[in-house]
Order: sequence, then structure tokens, then C-alpha cells
Amino acid sequence: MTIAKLASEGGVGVETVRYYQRRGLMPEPERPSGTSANGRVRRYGSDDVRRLRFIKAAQGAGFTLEEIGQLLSLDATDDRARARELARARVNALDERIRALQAARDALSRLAQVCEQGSTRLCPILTAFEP
Amino acid sequence: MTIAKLASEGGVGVETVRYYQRRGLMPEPERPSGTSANGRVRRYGSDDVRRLRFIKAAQGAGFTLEEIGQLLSLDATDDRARARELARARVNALDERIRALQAARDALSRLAQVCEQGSTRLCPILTAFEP
DNA sequence: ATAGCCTCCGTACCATAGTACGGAGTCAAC
DNA sequence: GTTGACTCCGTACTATGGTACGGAGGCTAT
Repeated sequence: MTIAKLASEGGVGVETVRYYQRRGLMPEPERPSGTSANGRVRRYGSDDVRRLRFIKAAQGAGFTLEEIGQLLSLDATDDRARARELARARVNALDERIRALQAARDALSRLAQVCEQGSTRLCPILTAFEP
Repeated sequence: MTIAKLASEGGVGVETVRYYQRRGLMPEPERPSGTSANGRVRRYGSDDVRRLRFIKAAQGAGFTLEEIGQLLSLDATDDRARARELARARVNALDERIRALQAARDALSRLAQVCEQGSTRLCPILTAFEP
């Protein structure tokens, strides 16, 4: 498949794939180098789609592209210890982040209830997150 | 208090407070305008600290500074309906985000377990987030 | 064999949320 | 009455994660 297909399979834009290539997150396949009668367009396969989807999922997990680059090279070198380390660190960060978001969610939910229209009570946005 | 105290009360830097002023999130108090014998340094109070802390907390809840600006003006105009709307929308977004982070957390936790050192099994980073 | 896409590539630009810097003025203390 | 810390202000720069643009060439159907 060509880059446009790869991008759409991964749910990103062509420019994003090229950006990941520049960042070293996606390999740049050899372009069939030949003279004019030969194709010069790179071709991609299902490995590339998997890799692209991994990048998206890892971003969703809060990894930066920099960290994702590390994960991908760990995968290549099979450095289990380091992989565990990164995964555990991210699990801890996620636990904390999830707690914070849950607290914010509850505060906002309370706020929305208090701010019922027609209510005579105030709608204390500024103090919504105060303990 | 002066801007440095305000900033440290809010847990941010002086430049950040000034940035918020430029963005319209924090008011810029009148500087005591007079000639040389008069002070020209702005003074801040506890309202400003509360506002600054609100901004930090709302950022933690995933609001952008743009949205926080809206919330602050809603607070000023006491537009309960719109405030409820924004709060509810953010609660829904947070619910979704929390679910996604929880799923990522569990995937990473599983990955860390599978990648035990000494294990003969593989450490399938690339497929960690696959269903 | 030509139209109408697509690819390749470099470079430039965007939004978000700050951070840094430099010069001038202010203020408190010594 | 000067030193040293702080303020004010504009402008520039940073990091992150892309997005846009333009020209040259490639591929495919008609």
C-alpha cells in the first residue's frame, strides 16, 4: 500500500506519517531505486499499520512521541527490563492522573447540579475545585 | 501583595501570571498612577490567589485556557445555564478520558507483568494496546 | 499521450502554554 | 545615596505535535 492508505488505516493524515518518519518513529522504506521505468514510490505493509496504531494508542496512554520512540526501540532490542520500567512508571503516572481527573469530574458534576437554572442558589464556578 | 507573592501562592511563576493577564484570565490591577513619589507597582489580593488557583485546577480538569476564560466570564455574569452546559460537556469528556486511561493503564500493567525479566516469553510492546 | 490524481521533499507555518531576556523604573534597607 | 531585589513591559524564544504549501516527478485510466 502507499502512504495515503497507510495513513488512513492508522487514522492519521499523510503528513503525520511523514512527520513520524522524520521523528524516527516510522521506518522509511527503501524507495525502489531505479531509473525512470522503475517505480519510485515507497510501499508499506501491515507491520507499518500496526506500528502506526501502536503510536496512536500509546499517545492515548499519555506517552510522548519521545517516549514512544524509546518503547519502539526497546521492542526492537527486546530489552524487557527497561520496558517493564517504562510501563510501570507510566502505570503509576496514569493512576495519579486518573485519580485527579476523577476528582475534577466529581467537582464539575457537583457544580453542574448546583448551577441548575431557576435555582436561587449561586453557581460558584470559581470555588468549584476548592476542597 | 506583589506579583511574586501572588505567583508563589498560586504555585506558578511570575511570567505565568503575566501571561494570564495578557490572555485576559487574570485582571491587571490599576497601577497606582502618580508621579515619582508614588508607587507604580501593582498590588494583588486574595481574590487573585483564588482565581489563579482556579485556573490551575481547571487546567488539571482538562480545560484549555480558552475554556477557562469562558468559565471565568460566566462566573462574572452568573450565566448558570451556560456554566452547566460547559461543566456537563467536560464531565462527559472526562468520563471518556478516564475510561481510556484506565484501559491503557490495565494494558500497560499486563505488559509489565508479561515482560518479567528471566521469563522466556516475549515482551510484546507493539501489541500491548491491541484488543 | 495527456488529465488528474498521488508521492516525495524541504521548508514554513500553526496552536497551546508557557519561559527567557533586557532595559528601565521602583522600593527598602543599610 | 547607593546597592540589590523586585516590577513592568515588550519582544523573542522554547517544546510538542502536528498542518500547509509548492514544485517536481510518478502512476493509471481513458
